[in-house]
Amino acid sequence: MLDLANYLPYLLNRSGSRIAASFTQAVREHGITLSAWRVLAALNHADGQRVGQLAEMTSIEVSTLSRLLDQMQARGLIERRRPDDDARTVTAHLTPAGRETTLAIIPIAHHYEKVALEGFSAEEAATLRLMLKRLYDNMGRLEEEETAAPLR
Amino acid sequence: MLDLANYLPYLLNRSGSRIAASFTQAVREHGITLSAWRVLAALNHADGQRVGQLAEMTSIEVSTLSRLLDQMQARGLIERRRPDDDARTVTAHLTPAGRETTLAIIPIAHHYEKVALEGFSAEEAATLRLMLKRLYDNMGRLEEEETAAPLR
DNA sequence: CGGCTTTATTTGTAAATGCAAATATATGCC
DNA sequence: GGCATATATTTGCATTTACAAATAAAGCCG
Repeated sequence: MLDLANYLPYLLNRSGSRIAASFTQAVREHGITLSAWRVLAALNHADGQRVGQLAEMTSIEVSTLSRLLDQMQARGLIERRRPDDDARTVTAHLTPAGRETTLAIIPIAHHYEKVALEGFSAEEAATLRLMLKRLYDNMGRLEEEETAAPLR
Repeated sequence: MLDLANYLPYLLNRSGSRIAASFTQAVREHGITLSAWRVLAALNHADGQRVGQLAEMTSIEVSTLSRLLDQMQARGLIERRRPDDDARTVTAHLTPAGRETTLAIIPIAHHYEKVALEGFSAEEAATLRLMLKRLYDNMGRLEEEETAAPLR
């Protein structure tokens, strides 16, 4: 039997979906989608990441990301560069406009995090963050095993 | 500034994405997508839910769900019924084949939950579940406010 | 009862997504 | 150096998704 009400992937998905939905609506008027925000946030954290790294950071599939970058580039939010040391790779960089948009959205981002954590003590919030990181690491180890042992 | 490495929506999304990705691959050979599994799990939890309820349960948008139900019905996993008491509504029900498929997948579901929680004590896991529920409730209250005060 | 508003689901349509194939460059080995 | 293999990104294409509009049935109130 499966106790759905306590099934972790279910709990994770539904809370993530609700935050995503509210945030998506909130940034809509800025003409930004949730995916685009993830890219902005990732580049704000570390500018000049390669497409593959960025895909990893944002949990966006590389081919989807490649096309999203096309749009963001067309809108002047980011630009692509081809590093000298490895011409296979492409790095993405925030433009001034991209940086400006990011800064405009950060307060909204903080707001939703605050709402999500309403009623949480600082310790509880810290515990939750740590647990989510552990969970992520656990699944990461699994992925490695799975790619190491190809499926047939 | 935004400290992405500790930004809750980011942590939530990335762990959810990893579980989703691994699980998706695992059930692929059963010819089931993650979304379809969510429907099966929701109906296994409570059969005969209306489309709207099911959308809420699965975090799948109603129109998307409507089409997903078409497919699942075509594949014989579920069937739709129109209740006597309210002919606007449609309820979804697992067929025997749907139930069978669900039972076949449940062990896989348990497996990934176990992997995700590796290294967690029972108390820690319980704490995490509770926190995710609180988070979900917090966002739910926000949604109510937002729909109560329509955005222009 | 008959119209008016609300609720529930489906359908139209454009955009986003994901897998697989194509392309381009780099690295290793003889 | 030249060829085979590996890595990084983009593109082709079919499917999924989401918003808005359409449809259908209730519920309400005169």
